[in-house]
Amino acid sequence: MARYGEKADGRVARAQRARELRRAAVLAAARREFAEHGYHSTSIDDIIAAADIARGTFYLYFESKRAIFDELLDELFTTLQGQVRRIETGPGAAPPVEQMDATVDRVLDTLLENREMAKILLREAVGIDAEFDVKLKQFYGRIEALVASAIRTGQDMRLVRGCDAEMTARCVLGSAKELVHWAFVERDPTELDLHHLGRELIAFTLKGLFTS
Amino acid sequence: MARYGEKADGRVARAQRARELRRAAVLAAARREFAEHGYHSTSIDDIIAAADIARGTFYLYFESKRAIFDELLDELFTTLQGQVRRIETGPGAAPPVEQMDATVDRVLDTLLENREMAKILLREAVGIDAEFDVKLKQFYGRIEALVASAIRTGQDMRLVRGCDAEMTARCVLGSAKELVHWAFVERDPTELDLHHLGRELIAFTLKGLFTS
Amino acid sequence: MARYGEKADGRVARAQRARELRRAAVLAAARREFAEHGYHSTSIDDIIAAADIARGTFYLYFESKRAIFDELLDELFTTLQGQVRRIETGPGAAPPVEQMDATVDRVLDTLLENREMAKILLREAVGIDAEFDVKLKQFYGRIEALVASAIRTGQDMRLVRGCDAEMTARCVLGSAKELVHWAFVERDPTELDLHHLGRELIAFTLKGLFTS
Amino acid sequence: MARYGEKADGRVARAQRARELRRAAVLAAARREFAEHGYHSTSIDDIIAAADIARGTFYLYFESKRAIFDELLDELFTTLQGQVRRIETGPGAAPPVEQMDATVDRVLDTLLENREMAKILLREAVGIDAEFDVKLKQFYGRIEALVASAIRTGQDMRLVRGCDAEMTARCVLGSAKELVHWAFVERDPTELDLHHLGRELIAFTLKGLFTS
DNA sequence: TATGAATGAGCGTTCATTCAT
DNA sequence: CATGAATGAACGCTCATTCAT
Repeated sequence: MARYGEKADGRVARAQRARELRRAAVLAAARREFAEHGYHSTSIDDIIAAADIARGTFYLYFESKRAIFDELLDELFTTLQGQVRRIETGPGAAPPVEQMDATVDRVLDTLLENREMAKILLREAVGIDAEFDVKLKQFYGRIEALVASAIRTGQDMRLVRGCDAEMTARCVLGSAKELVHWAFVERDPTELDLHHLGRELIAFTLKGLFTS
Repeated sequence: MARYGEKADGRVARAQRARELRRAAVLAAARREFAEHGYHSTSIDDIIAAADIARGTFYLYFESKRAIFDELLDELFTTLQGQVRRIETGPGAAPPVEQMDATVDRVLDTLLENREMAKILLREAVGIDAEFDVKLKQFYGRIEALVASAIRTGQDMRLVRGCDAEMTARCVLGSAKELVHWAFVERDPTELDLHHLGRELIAFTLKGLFTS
Repeated sequence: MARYGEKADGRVARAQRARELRRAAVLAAARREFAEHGYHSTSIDDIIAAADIARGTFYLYFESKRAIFDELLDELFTTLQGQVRRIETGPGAAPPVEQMDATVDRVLDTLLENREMAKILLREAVGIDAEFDVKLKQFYGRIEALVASAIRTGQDMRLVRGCDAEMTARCVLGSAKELVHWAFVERDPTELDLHHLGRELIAFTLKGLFTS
Repeated sequence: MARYGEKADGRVARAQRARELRRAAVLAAARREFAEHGYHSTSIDDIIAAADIARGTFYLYFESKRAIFDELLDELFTTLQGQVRRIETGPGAAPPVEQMDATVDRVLDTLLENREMAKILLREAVGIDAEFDVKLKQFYGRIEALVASAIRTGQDMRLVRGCDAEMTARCVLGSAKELVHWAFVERDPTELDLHHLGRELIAFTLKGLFTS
C-alpha cells in the first residue's frame, strides 16, 4: 500500500504548500515595496524587512532582485491580457461599443485589484535594463496590435475613420495609460469613480474632442 | 591701440570658446549615454569614456551626475516650452486647427532636433529622485493645464464636447506622448514622416476613431 | 525542559558573542592604525587590511570611519573620567596630596592600559572636524574646571598661592599632557616607571622648580 | 664697462626681487589659511584664492602643499629659537629670574607677532605625516633640552629642587604650551595682558601651586 | 614667468549576492 | 530549509599635482 510513500508524499506536499505560501508572501512584500519606491529605490533589504525573512532566504525563492521584479510584472501582464479580448463581430455578438465598455471596465477593475503593480507598470517606464525594456515593449506591443486590429475591423465595417491604424492604436493606448497613471499614481483610485473614468476614456477615444 | 589688451582679450576669448566647446562635448556625450542607457545605468565612467576625458575633468564642468542630467533636461524643457503656445481666439487670429497644426509640427521638429533628450524625457518616467519626479510632473502639468484650458475654451465656443476637461486633457497628452514614444524610441524618427504623424495625432485628438 | 529553545538560545548567544568578538577585533585594528598614523592618514583600507576583513564587513559593524573613531575616543573618555575624582576636603577624608597621588596613579595606569588610544588623544590635537574639536575641548575643559576648582578650594584653605586659578589650571593640565605625551608617544611607557613619573609631575605641580 | 651686463643684472635683480615679493605674498596667504583652518582642511584652492594666483603659479614657488607648510613652520621655529636664550650664569650676568622673565616676554611677543603660525604650531599636534612629526619632536626637543640644561644648572646652584630634569623640563614646556594655546587659540591674544600671563606662567613654573 | 585646464589615484560608502553554519 | 555575516565590485566624488600654451 506504499504507506511510507503516501506519508512521505503528504509531507512533501505539505512542505510544497508551505513553500508556496512563503514564496507568495515574499512576492507580496516585494510588490508593496516596488510600488511604493520604484525598482531602483527598493533594496533587497527593504524586501526582506517587509517580508520578515533573512537575506539568504530571499535567494532560496528568487534568483535575484531582477527576477522577482520580472515575476511580478509577468503576473500582471498575464492577468491583464486575460481581460483584454478581441472584439467579436460575428452574428449574435454584443454591439462593439458594449464590448469595449466591458473590456475597459474589466481592465480598470483588474488594475484596481492590482494597483500596486499597476503603479509599477506605469512608473517604471524603462531604464532598468535592456531586457526589461524589451519586455515592456512586447507587452504594450501586444495590446497595440489588438487595438490596431480592432481599428482595422472597424474600418472595414465603416465604423472607424480611415486613419493609420498603427499610429492611432498608439494614441488609444496612450490615452488609456495616461488616464490610468493620473488615476492610480497621482490620485487614489479607490476614491475615484472608475466607471465614469472608463466612459470618459471611451468617449474621447471614439469621438475625440469635437462636438459631433 | 591697446594691442596688448587686444591680444590678451583674444587669448581669453579663445580659451572661453574652447571651454564652451569642451563643455558642449561632454554634454553631448552624456546626452548620448543617458539616451541609450537611462539615468541609472549610465555611470560617470560611461560619460567620461564617451567624452574621452579624465574623471576630474568632468567635475570641472559639472557639479555632479545629477547636475548634468538636470541641465540636459532643462535645456529640452525650455526649448519645448517655447514651441507650445496658447491657442489664440481673438479676431484676426488664425483658425484654431491651423494653430494646433503649427504647434504640433513645431514640437515634433524640436523633438527631432533633440531626439536623444526626447528619448530621455519619454523613458525616465520617474524614480531618479523626488526632485526629478516633481520637475517632470510640473513639466507635464503645465502642458496638461494648457490643454485643459484650451478644452474649456473650446467648450465655451461649442466646438468641444461636454467632457471632463481634466481627464480629457490627460487623454490628449497621453496620445501625444505615446505616439512620440513610438516614433522616437521604438522607431527611427528620421525615417518617419513626422508631418503625417502630427496630422494623425490631431485627427485622433479632435475626431476620435469614429467616422463623423 | 525547552531543550529546543535552549539550543536555539545557545546558538543565538554564540553568534552574539562571535559578533562582539569580531567587532572588538575591528575596533582593536582601527585603534592600532589610528594610534600609528593618526585619523587622516588612516584609511578604511588600512583598517580592513589590519582587521583582515572585507570592505563591506566594516560597515556591518560601524557606520562610518568617523563613527569608529568616535567610539574609540568615547571609550577612553569614559574610562578616564571615571578615574579623575574631585578632591574630598570633608572631615575623615584622606589628605589632599594622597588623593592627588592616587588619582594620578590611577590615570597613568588607565592610560597605560589604553596606550594606543592615549596616543590618539594626545596626537589628534584638532582638525578632524568641528564636532571633534568641540568634543576634545569639552573633555579637557571638564578636567581644567576640576583643577581650577581644586585650586580655588586650596586657596580658600591657604594651601595654594594666590594665583589666577584659570591660567594656573591650564598650566597644571599642560604639564600633565606634555609629560604623558613624552612618556607615551616619544618613549615606550612600558619601559618607564610610571609611579615615579607621577611623583615628579605632582612635585612639579605643587612645588615648582625652586627648592623650598 | 659691461653696460649690457649691468643692465641685464639690474633686470635680473629686479625680477629676483619681484619673485621674492610674490613668494612672500603666497606664504602670507598660506599662513592665514593654515592658521584659520588647519593643514588638512586647507586646500591648494584656498591658498591660491587667498593669494590671487593661478594654480600652476603656486607650484612655481613651492614644491607641494607640504613644502609650503614646512617652510612656514621652519620660519617660526627659527624666529622662536632666536628668542629663547640659554640663561647666563657668569659674573656680571643678570639674575636668572630676570633672564627668564625677559625670555618669556620675548617669546610671547614673538608669538603675538606671528600669531597665525603660533596657532598652527599649537593646533597641528601631529598626524600630517611621519616627517612632520619628527620635525615637531625635534623643535620641542631642542627647547626641552635648553630647559633641562637650565634646570641642571639651577640644581648645581642649589636654586632648583632635586627633580628629574628631563621630566620636569617637559612639565615646564607643557605648562607654557597649554597656556599659550589657551591665550592664542581659545582667546584672542590681542585682548589679553601677555605680560601678566608670562608672570603667572613663571610663578607657576618656579613655585608651583603651594604657598611658599 | 604665469596660467588654468587636465589629470587620475585615491577616498568613503553602498548593496546585490554568496556561503558556512 | 533558513540564516545573516561576509563579500567585493562598483559607485560618485575630491584634490594635489602636471603640463601645454
